[in-house]
Amino acid sequence: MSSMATMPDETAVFGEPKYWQLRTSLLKAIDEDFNSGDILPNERDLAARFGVARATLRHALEQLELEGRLVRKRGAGTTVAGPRVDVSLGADGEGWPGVDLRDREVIDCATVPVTDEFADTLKGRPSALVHRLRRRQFSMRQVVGLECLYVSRAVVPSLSTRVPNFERASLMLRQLRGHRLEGRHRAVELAVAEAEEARYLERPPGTAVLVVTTTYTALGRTAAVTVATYRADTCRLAFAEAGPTALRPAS
Amino acid sequence: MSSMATMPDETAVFGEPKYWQLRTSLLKAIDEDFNSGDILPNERDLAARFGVARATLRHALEQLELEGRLVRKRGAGTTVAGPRVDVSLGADGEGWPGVDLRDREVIDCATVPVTDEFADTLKGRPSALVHRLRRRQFSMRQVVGLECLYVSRAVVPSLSTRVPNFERASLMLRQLRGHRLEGRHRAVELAVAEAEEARYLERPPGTAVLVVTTTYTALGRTAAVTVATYRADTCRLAFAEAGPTALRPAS
DNA sequence: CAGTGGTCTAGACCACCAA
DNA sequence: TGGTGGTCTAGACCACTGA
Repeated sequence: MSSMATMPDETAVFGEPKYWQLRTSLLKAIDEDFNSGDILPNERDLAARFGVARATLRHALEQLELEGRLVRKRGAGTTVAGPRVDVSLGADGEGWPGVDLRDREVIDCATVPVTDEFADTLKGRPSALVHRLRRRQFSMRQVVGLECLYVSRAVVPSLSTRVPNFERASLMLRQLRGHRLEGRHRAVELAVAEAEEARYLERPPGTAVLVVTTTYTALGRTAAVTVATYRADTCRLAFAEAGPTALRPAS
Repeated sequence: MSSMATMPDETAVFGEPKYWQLRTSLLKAIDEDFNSGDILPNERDLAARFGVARATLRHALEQLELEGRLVRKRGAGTTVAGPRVDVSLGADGEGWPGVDLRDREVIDCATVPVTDEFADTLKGRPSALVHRLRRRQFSMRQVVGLECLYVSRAVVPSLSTRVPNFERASLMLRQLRGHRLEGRHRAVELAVAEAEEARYLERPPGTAVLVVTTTYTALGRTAAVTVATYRADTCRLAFAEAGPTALRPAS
C-alpha cells in the first residue's frame, strides 16, 4: 500500500489524454496495491510523483470518484472506496411503497401544494394539494438515498394532524395499502443533487445521483408518485424480480 | 434566444461556489430563453460575459452536460439538448433478451473465453468458453446503448459457424428462447465508458453511462448474463411493469 | 482556414478537519 | 494550526469541425 509506481506506464496509449492514462494507472494501483479504506497520498504529492499539474491529477481523481472507486473528503484526504451497496427495489416493493421502516428515517410528512412537475401526472388541477412524505434511506448505517412520496388526496383524503411525523406517515401508508394496486411504472435516470438534496445525502451539490421515479395506479388513476434519489457513487439498484412465478412465458 | 442576462443574478447564494451559481443561471437561461438544438455562445464569450475564467465557466457546463441539458461537440459548439429518450427495459423483456431486432444492430457474435468477472456467475470454471453477442441499440436513429449478452454453453452448446453474424445471433437467441426462463435479476449502476465502449457510443472516454446487468436463470443455473450500457446523458431507463396482473397482492 | 471545445500548466487563496 | 481537498485564475497549445 505504499509503493505506487511512477513509471510512464507501459500501457499508456499515445493520443489519449494524460488525465485518462493517469486514471488508468491509478485504477490499476488501487486494485492491486490498496484495500478499501486505505488513504491515498495527497494531491500535491501525487501530482509531483506523476509529473503533472495538480489540475490534471484532479481530473483523473474526479473520474474515479464518479465511478465510486475513491472517496474524497475536504480537509481530510482521499481514501479507497468499498464495494457498492445494493439497494433493493422490488423486495417489499412488489406493491405499494414500503411501510417497512427498517433503515428508513422520516424527515417530514405534510400536505403541500403540488409541484409543477407533478401537477399533470398526479392531479391535473394546479395549486391543488397532495400529501408528501420524505424519508431518508440507510444501508449499513450509511445514508444511501432520499425518498419523496406524493400521495393524491383522492386515495388518502386527509392526514391526521396533531400526531408526530412518524405516526402520521404510518397512518398514511396504511391507508394507501388499503387500496388495490392496479399498476406501477418505474424509470431510472441520472441527475445531480441540488443544494438541499445534497445536504440530506451528506454530499456537496452537483453530486451524481440515480433518480428512480415510480408511479402507482389505483382506483383507475395515478394515486401516488415516489421520487427516490440515490448516491450514484455508492449504490447499485437491484431489481429483484421475485421467483419464477412472477415471470410470464415468452409471448 | 439572444439576450442571456449577465446580472449577478438576484438568486445567487453567497457561500456557494461560483461555478454552481453559474450553472443555476445557465439552467434558468436555457429553460427560458432557448429551445432544443439552439446553439450557445462560445465558451470564451460566455466566460467574459459572466466575468469568470474560462475554466470556471467550463465547470458549470460540465455539470449541465452530465445532467443531459447540453451537448458539447469539439470543434463545433455547444447546443441545448432535447428531452431524454425513454429506453424500455421490460416490454419485450418480460422474458429472455429481445429477439426483436428493431433498432438493434449486431456488432458481432462469437464464442470467447469468459471474462473474469463472469467466471463465477456464469460457469465457474476459469478459462471456459461462452457465447457472446454484442449489439448496438438505437432509438430515434440515435445510438443510445451497447448490449453485451453472454450465454453459457450449457444452454446453447455450439454456434453455427460459416453464417453471417446476424444469422448466428438469431439462431442463438432462438435456442435460448427454447428454454423455460426460471428467474431473472436486474441491477442498475453508474459507470464511465472505457475507450472501446466509448467509441461504440460515439462519445469520448469517461462519459457517464448507466449499466444494466441482467442475470437469467434456466435449467436451475445461471444461463445467461447481459450487460447493457446506456448513455446517461440522453437516456431514461423505463421499467414498464406490464398490467395489473403482474402485480401480487401486498403480503 | 478560422473558430470551436478539449487539455494542460503554474500558481494563488479558501474552507474544512483533525490533532 | 498545519495539512487536506475545493475553487478560481490567466494563459497556452492542441484537435477537431465546418465553410
